[in-house]
Amino acid sequence: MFSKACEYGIRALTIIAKEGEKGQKVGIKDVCKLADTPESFTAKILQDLVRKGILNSQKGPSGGFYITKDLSEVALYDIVVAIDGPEVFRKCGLGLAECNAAKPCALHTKFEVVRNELNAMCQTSTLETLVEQLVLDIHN
Amino acid sequence: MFSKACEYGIRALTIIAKEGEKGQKVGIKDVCKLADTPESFTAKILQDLVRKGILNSQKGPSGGFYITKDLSEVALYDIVVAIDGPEVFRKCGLGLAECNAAKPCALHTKFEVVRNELNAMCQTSTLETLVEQLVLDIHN
DNA sequence: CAAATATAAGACAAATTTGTCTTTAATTAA
DNA sequence: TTAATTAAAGACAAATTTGTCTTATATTTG
Ligand code: FES
Ligand code: FES
Repeated sequence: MFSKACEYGIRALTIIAKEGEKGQKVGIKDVCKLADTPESFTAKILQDLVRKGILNSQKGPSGGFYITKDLSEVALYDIVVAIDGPEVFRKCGLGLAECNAAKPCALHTKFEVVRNELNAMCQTSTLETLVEQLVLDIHN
Repeated sequence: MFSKACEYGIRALTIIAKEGEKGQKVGIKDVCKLADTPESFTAKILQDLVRKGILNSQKGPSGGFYITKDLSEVALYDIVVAIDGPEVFRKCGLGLAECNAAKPCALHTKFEVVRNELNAMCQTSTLETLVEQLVLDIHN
């Protein structure tokens, strides 16, 4: 569904968002410890997301990663597109060059339903809702 | 969503099923021409599916691939599991070691909806319905 | 300013997926 | 029975994804 890079990115961002609510920047080591993701690989992903404006970083002592945007404004959709690109939301389920109703594959009608659900999940989830879920889960 | 191998396998099987309804075995070259898949790679995938009992093959002149099962009995689900394994129907959307409601990831509730739709699509699609769609599409 | 700390960047490496090619084995038909 | 045909098997290769490591750069704090 999502690439490993995307899974790690989402988990790392959720951790950064959660810690950020306490007003703290989070160093890459802490992020990866809490998100349980490989450190160097995750660092590379986060650097890319910084370049793309999804989150911010600061070098030096007491530096780390943090998010200035309103968490409710960062949709999961944006994160996925930033890391994996928009293809997952558009491409044909059977790998045809393009997905369109004019020249559909044998699975098109049913696949569109699945893809629409995926899209809805990503549009309606934000860093805010993800952090909420994390916190809820911990309290169970 | 599915691997390339899986996409090719589904498309090849659909072609073989469709041609098979005319009572014909289909050689690997024709399969790949009609399905627009790479020949050697597709051959390998089909050989694996033969070993797993999804379809049949015959060597020698006038040989090729064919399906003895009732097309309505071959669910897309079985094909996907044969090629990609059952993980896609079970695994956590954020890549946690296991997906369960007891220790859910931040996306669990919403992701289950998507995965259930995917599952439903694969359970309710069969080689019969796929061939039907192909034929319908051609006649439009 | 100097030393310590933390991200940035990019080369490098491993693993997996995707794809090709050659040789072998089976089957058919003349 | 022989030649032609076709799938089977497996070695090999390319591309992509995943992951590590080293060096550079920026920032803070004393
Ligand atoms: S054409 Fe295949 S999903 Fe639309
Ligand atoms: S735990 Fe992540 S989807 Fe269920």
